[in-house]
Amino acid sequence: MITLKELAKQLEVSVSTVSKALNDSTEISTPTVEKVKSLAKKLNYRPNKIALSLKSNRTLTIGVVIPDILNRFYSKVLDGIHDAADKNGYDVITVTTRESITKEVDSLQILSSGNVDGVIIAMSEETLNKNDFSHIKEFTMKETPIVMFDRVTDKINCDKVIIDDFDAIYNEVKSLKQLGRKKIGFISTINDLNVGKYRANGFRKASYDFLGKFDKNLILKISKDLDKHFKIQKFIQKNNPDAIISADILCGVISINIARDLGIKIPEELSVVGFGDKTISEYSSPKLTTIYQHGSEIGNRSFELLIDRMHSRWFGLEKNTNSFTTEIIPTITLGGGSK
Amino acid sequence: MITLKELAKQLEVSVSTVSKALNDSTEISTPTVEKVKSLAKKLNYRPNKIALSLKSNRTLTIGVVIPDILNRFYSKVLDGIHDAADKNGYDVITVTTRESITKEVDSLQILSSGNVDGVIIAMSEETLNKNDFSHIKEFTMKETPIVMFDRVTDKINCDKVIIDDFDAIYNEVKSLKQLGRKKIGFISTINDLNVGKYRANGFRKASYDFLGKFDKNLILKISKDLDKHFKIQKFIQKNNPDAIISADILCGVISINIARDLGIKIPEELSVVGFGDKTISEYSSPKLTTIYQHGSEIGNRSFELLIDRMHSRWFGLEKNTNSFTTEIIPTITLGGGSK
DNA sequence: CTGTTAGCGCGTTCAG
DNA sequence: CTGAACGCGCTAACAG
Repeated sequence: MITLKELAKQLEVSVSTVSKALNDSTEISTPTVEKVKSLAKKLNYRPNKIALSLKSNRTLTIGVVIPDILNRFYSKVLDGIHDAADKNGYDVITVTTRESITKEVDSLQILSSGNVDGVIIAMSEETLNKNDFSHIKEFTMKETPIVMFDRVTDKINCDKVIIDDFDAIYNEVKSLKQLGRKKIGFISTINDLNVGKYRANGFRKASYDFLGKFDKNLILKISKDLDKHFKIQKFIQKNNPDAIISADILCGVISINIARDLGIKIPEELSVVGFGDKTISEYSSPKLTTIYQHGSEIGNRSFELLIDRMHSRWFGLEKNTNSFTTEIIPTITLGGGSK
Repeated sequence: MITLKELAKQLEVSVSTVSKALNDSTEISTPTVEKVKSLAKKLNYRPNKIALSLKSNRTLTIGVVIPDILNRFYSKVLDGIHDAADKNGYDVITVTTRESITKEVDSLQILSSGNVDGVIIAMSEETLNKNDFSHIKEFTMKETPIVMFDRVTDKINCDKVIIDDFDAIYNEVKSLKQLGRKKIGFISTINDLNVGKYRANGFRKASYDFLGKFDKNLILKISKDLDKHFKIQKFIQKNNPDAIISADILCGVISINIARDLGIKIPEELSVVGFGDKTISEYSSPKLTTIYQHGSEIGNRSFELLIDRMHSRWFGLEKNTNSFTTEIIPTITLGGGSK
């Protein structure tokens, strides 16, 4: 690693002269500046980020804590965060919790040792289930700003970015009604999480509002381990719905496949819509109509909220420290032929 | 941020006493140690990682450079890296290049400023196509070790981890032959990359060895933009193959869907096998038989090779600096009903 | 047993 | 115009 000291030695000037020259200080004569810069370039000098950080108390690095990097939604958000961070000259340290509260606590510890300027987090399922946010609260007491997305709680005061889960499904039911659908089923896999609850609530409310009644038999709750294929088949045969909304994308695709096997025409006899991702919707034929969550936009906005906090802290604009934003990112329905 | 200085002030001892006490130095009396530790705990003291890094010249952080975080394969590898890094107390800074050589150059610049102890990289498509590895070569000249995976070149001397692409497809053809298949088609989407070439070569060699001849019409090359659905359908109708191997998973799934639409029975009349991922194979019915690339294992091994280099550097074991390992991770075929 | 000093790499006073 | 001195937070060599 080539340092200021090294440059100074070779040029036989002092370290501070080199430093000033590289920073275009008016104190240094033009010839000296050029000499310094040329050697710096030749030796490919890069200022040591660590030393800079120690001095400035800013690392230009943020931390991201997510439950699972393999989950398509989270990797999309992560991608969006990377995008925004990159544009603003920030590095990103990612930590995954694998839905474990213990790992989440550890992760926040790691990010509490001064190596990041801010944190973006989606809490683990276990954290949400246990309703134990002490580690997060503790973290918010420190000077490092934090932004939460998707997996969120009212118990913590900070900026948040969430999806409009309730409205998304509510509007979808409305839209299906307009297509003439009368018996709409809802398949949910993520029962314990708020996200799942919001969606279920949206479905119930919409059922009352648009179909005049709510039949709880039309909600199929599937735990992750069970044989989805079998349960979905039974569900379709028993209830004979003319539309299905799936809270995740896999069950949406499976529904299409099953319906085809049962000789049900899609979309003529059955509309299928799923929450999820455009890319993955290609995996069925006809392609699944998807309620698209703007993952990358959620990432973008999260970073923007975070950088606002960080800057206001450093530059003293003190963005009202006690008032926080909760940003709601709308979903959008992308046609895929199955609706 | 609570510092040693702060603790020292409150306890009215010197900074170095506090430091030694927290590090269980025998130089410090037990009562003092306890006093210090108890206050440290109470105030939730965390040693400043940045300062530690500056002193030790080790950041306990590695950098990962990948083309695309949304690519399932790379996110799997990334997950494996995280796993191994986490176990060894390392943080991970990820940078994506989006297949651009410019961004790759930038990424390596970023990681050259002393913020990481080592780098794991899969080069961008553009880098491979342009055959320009100067930025990588330059990087290897520095003291930071680098490990390459998947997207690899002979031009650079460093540890590497790759998939056994040639063998994977070679053995797959052999296995299909044993099932009685005689007309095996190959669908490739990634023509420009070595990976794709290795697979194509393996296919050709196997065709000669096991089927007695190689018919180049049985290779379908699809560029990313075109309508895959249409081209695959024509390919199947024209050639009437009894087996299809797809170099990516999406085309595998699409093939299954098309065959079903054409009234071709799977797997009775047509076997379909695709390179890819277990999870995604669920998206078709019958589930796609997949040639599984051990993404997480590739990540694991990459990290292990890297940590070896880093340790040998610091602890002077000097793992023969001029001899590098190329590790080949075998694939495995997972049955899914389509073969 | 405890404190003082020095130095990791850098930018920023303040003197010359 | 240039250099010496200081401090960010920490550890380690050296005094006491």
